[in-house]
Amino acid sequence: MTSVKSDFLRLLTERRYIHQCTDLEGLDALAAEKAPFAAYIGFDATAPSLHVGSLVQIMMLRRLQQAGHKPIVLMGGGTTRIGDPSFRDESRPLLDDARINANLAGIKRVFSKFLTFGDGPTDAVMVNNDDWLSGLNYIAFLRDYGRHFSVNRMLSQDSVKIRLDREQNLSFLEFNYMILQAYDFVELAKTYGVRLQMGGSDQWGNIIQGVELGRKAADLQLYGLTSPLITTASGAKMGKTANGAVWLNEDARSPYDYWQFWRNTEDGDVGKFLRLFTELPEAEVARLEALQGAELNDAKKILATAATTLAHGQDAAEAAAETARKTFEEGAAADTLPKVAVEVGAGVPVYELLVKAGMAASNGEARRLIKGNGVRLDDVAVTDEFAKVTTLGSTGTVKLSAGKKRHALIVAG
RNA sequence: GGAGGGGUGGCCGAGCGGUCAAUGGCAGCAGACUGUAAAUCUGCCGACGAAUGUCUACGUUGGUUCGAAUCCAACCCCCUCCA
Repeated sequence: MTSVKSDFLRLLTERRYIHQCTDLEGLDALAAEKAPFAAYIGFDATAPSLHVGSLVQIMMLRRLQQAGHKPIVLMGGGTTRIGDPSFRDESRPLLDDARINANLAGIKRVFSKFLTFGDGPTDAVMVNNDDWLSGLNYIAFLRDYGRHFSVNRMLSQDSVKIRLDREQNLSFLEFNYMILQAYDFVELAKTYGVRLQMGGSDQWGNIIQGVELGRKAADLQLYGLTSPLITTASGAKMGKTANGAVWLNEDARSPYDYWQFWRNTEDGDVGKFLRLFTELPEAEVARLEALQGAELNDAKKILATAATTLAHGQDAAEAAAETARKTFEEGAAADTLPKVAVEVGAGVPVYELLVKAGMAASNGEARRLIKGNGVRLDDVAVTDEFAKVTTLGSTGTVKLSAGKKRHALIVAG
């Protein structure tokens, strides 16, 4: 990768956001011009919130805006009704329209945290591809655009290879996904002057189809840029934890849990995550990344607070950091921990508390957890699986812990 | 339409009339060691119950049998070959 001239690509390169680009020099020249250009990333509405798996993409749009260009957020209201088969070994159940619309509403909220929306030349804009896809005329579409797609070519895409190799059914419906995504790109190029589509590396094939369609059908010079798939140092896909996916919406995962997710980053990922998910200066990242042993924990805290600030705001991030500090470093029961209100009465079995606190899925699981020596009340191990809490003591609260990391406060209720 | 193969717990994958809540692996949870890390080792891993136990589960619905994930029938879905 030769040296790039534009602020945008220099930033993305330095921060390791780039996996592949259709034409790095051409894009660099475009980005180096004074006038802002528009770029987009599409997000399908498969869940009520986006999770950290989409965070690289969100950050790329943010970086684009910081570099003085215009981010377009494409909501996949239309394409979600098809379902992207890329790198999936089987089709997903189709979502109904009500579900999709509810998901869209949830997903939209996160973008306001990362981007500035408005009417200005570099303000972000949100559009929905259902607006132009749902009204397409089939025959006209096939004649105008369908003729530019080669089935031979599409069948050779890596993204559908898994499905074909495993002899899993790939329906014609799903097969059309890449065509519609390509059409989206051209549509956005025509109406918003979009020149670049970004996305995860799994979107490369779909993006190229769009770039080529632009050239063949509309004589447009379009660009594609993908980010690397983010895995942890030990090889796992990023973003899965005990509590499931790491959602970006506050109502799906609390800022405290979100902070904890980043705090528990593996050693080998600290530098990578600081670059991708925070805006600390490169020199500071290099310093933090070089810390050794237990000192790396300081870097992880900085990472956690910085990343949480972006998603949930500074106040929430600092509150989360403080809750964690009290809980883990002082061993105190920070009163900002999740609370479980109970009627103590004649005594409540500890296993019931665990279930109420969401630390166990069933009474049986809760009791096993106790038997396995994993439960503590105010830091005293519970040894009897049928132990009961009979009093909340003078403070009126008892700290309930499942393992070393999961804590809740029991309060009268 | 014809012939054949297949659908098992979150995933992969054994089982092929009783001893099967179902081997094994992965994932997950907990313990030990540590640094709220990784790796490693150990335990747990359907629900309910204090418990002998009860209930729900092997695509769906029926049947055979004292007894079925295992046999039979019909149906649904997937795959391969032929048309």
